[in-house]
Amino acid sequence: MGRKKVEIKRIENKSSRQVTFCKRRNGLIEKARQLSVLCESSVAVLVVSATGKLYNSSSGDNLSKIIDRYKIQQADDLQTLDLEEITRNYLPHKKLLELVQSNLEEANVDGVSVDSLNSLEEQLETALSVTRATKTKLMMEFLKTRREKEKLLIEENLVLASKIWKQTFLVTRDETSMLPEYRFGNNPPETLSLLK
Amino acid sequence: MGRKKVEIKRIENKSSRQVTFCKRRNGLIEKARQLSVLCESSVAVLVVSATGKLYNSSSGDNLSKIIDRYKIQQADDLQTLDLEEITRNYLPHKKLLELVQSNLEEANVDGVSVDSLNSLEEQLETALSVTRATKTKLMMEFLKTRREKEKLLIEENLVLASKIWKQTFLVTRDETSMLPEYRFGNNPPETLSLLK
DNA sequence: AACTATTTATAAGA
DNA sequence: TTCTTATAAATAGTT
Repeated sequence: MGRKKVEIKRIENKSSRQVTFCKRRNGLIEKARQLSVLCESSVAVLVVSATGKLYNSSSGDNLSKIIDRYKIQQADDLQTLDLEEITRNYLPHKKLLELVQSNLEEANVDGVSVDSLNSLEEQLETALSVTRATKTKLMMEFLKTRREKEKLLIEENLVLASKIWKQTFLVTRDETSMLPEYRFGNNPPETLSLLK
Repeated sequence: MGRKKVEIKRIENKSSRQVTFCKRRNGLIEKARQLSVLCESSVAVLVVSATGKLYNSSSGDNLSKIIDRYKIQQADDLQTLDLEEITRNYLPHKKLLELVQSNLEEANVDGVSVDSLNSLEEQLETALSVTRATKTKLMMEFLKTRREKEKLLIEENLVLASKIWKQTFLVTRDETSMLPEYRFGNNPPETLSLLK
């Protein structure tokens, strides 16, 4: 929609690419706003330029809330994936139970020896052990992804904490006092003549 | 761009709102794709319908990466906010240091009593305590936001874990075996006749 | 889900 | 950058 039809491929000329980026970015954000208003929905747009600069807009709900909604879907997807994994693992499990069942029936029909019952008991214990281990493995795999995300958050947290640490540092010019105070429950005395 | 000009306000007719939602949502996502390709940028669009259903698209980088870029900005903004807070708190701090300084000079000029030095020492200790407490408070406030986010993640995690717990449960039909196995390092035996 | 009359977005030029 | 304008593209209402 302009003087000429443009192919949708990278604009080679740098300055016209910049101009188009600005125009279309604004256009996109306006379209997002309109969609949100016309259809009472929440719309978020995030644009990262080639130079890494971020432009974002949100209408309806705020951006954080919309991103949270996205995270919930991610979690749901994860759960679905895991259900599939469980289903795949269910077939061998079923076979295992059938085998145990047939062994038990055999045991009931015959006059059976104590030895064969001991053997069955042993096999059942091993089967239980495998069941438990598989279950644990499934859960661990499921939790791994989430844990990695948490880990990222915590690492981010630590980096940020260290930054503010350094800043506080420069303000107070007191290096050694930092560590012992990084905890709750250290309240200052109620009165202080110097602060009057 | 249609048979009639439409005002940008909520479409009252439910079915035409639904149709417009679908059309414009697709249009928006296509526009996002074009911007991404034309200007080699990354664009994410998140749309939450009135019924809470999420539609998302991303071009250039994947959505998670774009959201991470957003989080980095958020962190930077938080840090900027905190710097301002520190700057605000710096003025009284400066005054405090000046007062301490003048007290020290006074002490050097006079023949001074042990009592006045004791008093100064006490005041300095109190000042140090306040400095530490303020520092701690600042850090705690800064970390609070991040911690709340982590808490949400962890809660989500627990809910999901309990769901899969129940699912695993139904597959194995073994309620009591769950708890002792919820840990690492329990490997199954290498051989198991029943699995052959 | 298509069609098409119009409106809207925007490419190129100033 | 900003404005102008010819034209392409999107879409509102219709079938």
